[in-house]
Amino acid sequence: MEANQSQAHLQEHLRIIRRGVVDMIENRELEERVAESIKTGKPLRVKFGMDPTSADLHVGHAVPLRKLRAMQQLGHHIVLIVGDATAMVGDPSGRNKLRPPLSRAAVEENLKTYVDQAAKLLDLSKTEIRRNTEWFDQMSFEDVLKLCGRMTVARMIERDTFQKRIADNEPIGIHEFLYPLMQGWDSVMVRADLELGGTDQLFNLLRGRDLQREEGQRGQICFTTPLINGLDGRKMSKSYGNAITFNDVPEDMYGKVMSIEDGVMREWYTLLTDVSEREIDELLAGHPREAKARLAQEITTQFHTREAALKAREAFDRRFRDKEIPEDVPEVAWPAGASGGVQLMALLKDLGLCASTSEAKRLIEGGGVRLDNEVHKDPRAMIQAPQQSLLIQAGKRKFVRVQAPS
RNA sequence: GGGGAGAUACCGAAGCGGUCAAACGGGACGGACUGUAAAUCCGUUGGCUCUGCCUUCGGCGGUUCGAAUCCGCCUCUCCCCA
Repeated sequence: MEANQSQAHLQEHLRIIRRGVVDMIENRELEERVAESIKTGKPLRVKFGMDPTSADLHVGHAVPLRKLRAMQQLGHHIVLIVGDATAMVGDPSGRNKLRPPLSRAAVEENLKTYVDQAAKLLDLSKTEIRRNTEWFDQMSFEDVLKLCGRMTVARMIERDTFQKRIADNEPIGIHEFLYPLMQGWDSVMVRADLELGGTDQLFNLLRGRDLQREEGQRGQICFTTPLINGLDGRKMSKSYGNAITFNDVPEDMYGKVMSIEDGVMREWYTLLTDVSEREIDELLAGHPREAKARLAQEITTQFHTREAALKAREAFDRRFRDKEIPEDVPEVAWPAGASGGVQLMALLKDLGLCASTSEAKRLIEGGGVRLDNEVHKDPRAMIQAPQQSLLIQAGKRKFVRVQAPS
């Protein structure tokens, strides 16, 4: 009886851990160690590293973080490595350009916001947070050389990332070769049982496994989650401007999810929500718009509140489905002098709706500007200060209500 | 250390003395269609005191009436040889 129970328990653990996972090196070992952990009551040490190389986390980062939370809820121990040392090197994985080393100051800056953002998904009170400068700052040059001796150039440059750069005649910095070794060394230092990363991390994860073995430890189990594509289908990245970030306001977050391709819904449901497989099937069998709305709501709720997500949904429906004016149009003061008018294009720039007059001009000529719901196409039209107020719409998303000057 | 190739707008990539604010593709933005999906079509894509003017083609100088295009030096990258 008890044996059956723990067997069921094991299967449940494995199901949760494996959901959405791409690589699992090795599955057999996973089963063994999870079973062992359940039997002994000793939690597994699950390592995950985040490098503070930019200021904002996006939902792509949420995939592994959610996995960690799930494992945390199963009672396992999460070791979050804040890679302040590795961030200075910069992970070359998936990079087609040389990564210049980051300064310590820049890293510190990003670090501040990082942990706060991770806290939206992880229970930090149960998370062990370690900076890897803790050990890397202690290393002597000799230690570094010894570590370098653990890896050959041939093995390093057989990686796709480097092959591609070589083919494209892109530079590769020597320091970039150190990254996988550093990440691997982290595993040795925290005695990880498992390490999680994106699919682009497999090489780095496996270095940890190797190094641990060389150091007489059990090699960690390495598993990966998919990288999520951004809104335009390219890899999600803040620098592409195609990301949904943890800090997006509910309305943006909801709206951005609504604009993803139908084809990725299953993946997003699997990786970014807890909706069951069966329910996902049902949702996807129905109208795509409904399925997406639910998805948007699920995701928004995770980073904000249920109420905020509902409000976002209402606002979204009003604006885009019913094509009505949004509720919360910001009110601004008439920017020009009280007397006389302003050219429309200048007005848009003054109100901050466009970055430059030229941009405003283009937008106007392209038919993207409405005043009190009327399309205006003449950028030079003189606009007089309104008697009451004037509703300006620039593009699909930007609304502003200008108040009469007093 | 020697030899060769290259650096162009957000990205890729043409241009190789004037007609270049710079072809083309991608991306982005706007419009039509729609479910802020996909596909498709159209337009825009340096700035401004906007039918003209100003600043752009790695940096600094030079030649020329005139340079992204020619010359010199510098910086960076790649390749080959040692």
